[in-house]
Amino acid sequence: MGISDKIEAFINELMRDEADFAEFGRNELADIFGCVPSQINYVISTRFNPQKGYSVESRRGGGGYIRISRIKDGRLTEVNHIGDECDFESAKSIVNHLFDMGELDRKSAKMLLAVLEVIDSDKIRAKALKNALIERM
Amino acid sequence: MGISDKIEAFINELMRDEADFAEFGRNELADIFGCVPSQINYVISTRFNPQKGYSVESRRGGGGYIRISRIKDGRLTEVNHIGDECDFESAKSIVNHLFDMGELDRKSAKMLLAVLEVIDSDKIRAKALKNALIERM
DNA sequence: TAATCAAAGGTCAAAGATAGTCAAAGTCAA
DNA sequence: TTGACTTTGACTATCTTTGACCTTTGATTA
Repeated sequence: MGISDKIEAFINELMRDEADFAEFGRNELADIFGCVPSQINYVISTRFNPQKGYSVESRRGGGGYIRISRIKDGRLTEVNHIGDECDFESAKSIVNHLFDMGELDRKSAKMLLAVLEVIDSDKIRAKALKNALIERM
Repeated sequence: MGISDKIEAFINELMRDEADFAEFGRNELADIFGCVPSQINYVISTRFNPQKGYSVESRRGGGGYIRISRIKDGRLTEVNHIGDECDFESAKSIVNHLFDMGELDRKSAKMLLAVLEVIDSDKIRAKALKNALIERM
């Protein structure tokens, strides 16, 4: 098992302890595993990316940190249902559903719909919606 | 959590106690947190600036003080500045600005950008952005 | 009253502390 | 041997902490 795998496991461990999110210092973690700090970025970008259902926030400077959290399930499921094309009506029902599930607040939902409405290509709309829902909200 | 974050939290606490404003002496606060006085200025300028919706008054000399209060502003002229076409970079700076002004929360801003990013026409993007901003209230 | 002094707060830039990026080098299985 | 995946490290970007020096204000003194 490579070191990246160990780091991945460690983060997953943290994640379990703290209920769906993990927070740590990049250098701190690198120290624990005796690797260069940028390896942490490698692990994050290959194992905890949005495509895999994670979102990442971070801050530099004193007291800096990296926080990884799991994107809620409902949201992911919805996203997977969006095909390569998506007309406005479908988009509407997806957004509405997410709103009903409490995944989106009223303002966000309205805003999202307002944008999706003017997009004139089903392909772009599908891409836009996916991006909005995945690429961290 | 860095010391600036703690100071920020402390001020927010005061703010809550005293209903939307906080007043204190700079040195006094610096003493409480064992930091140099100018760090208080740092916290104020990064966390309680006008863009984030706060106004700050102060006075020097004996009996000096710093008073931070929440401002209830929010006039939005941005929408009018969006022309018929809008490339992604421009959209980005508009959205970022709105975020800084506290007109959009972080999630909404991110979501909006995620959508605007995949739109491949500057015209549609302009329309989309306007629509979103008008619709958002 | 004018000059002076002490007590605040303000500015700014350097130093310190983190995290991010990117590409080269290494590893390993097919 | 090749190609995908990993490991490294030099360089960059961003945020925080600190301190020296500056300005304003109110009180005291000459």
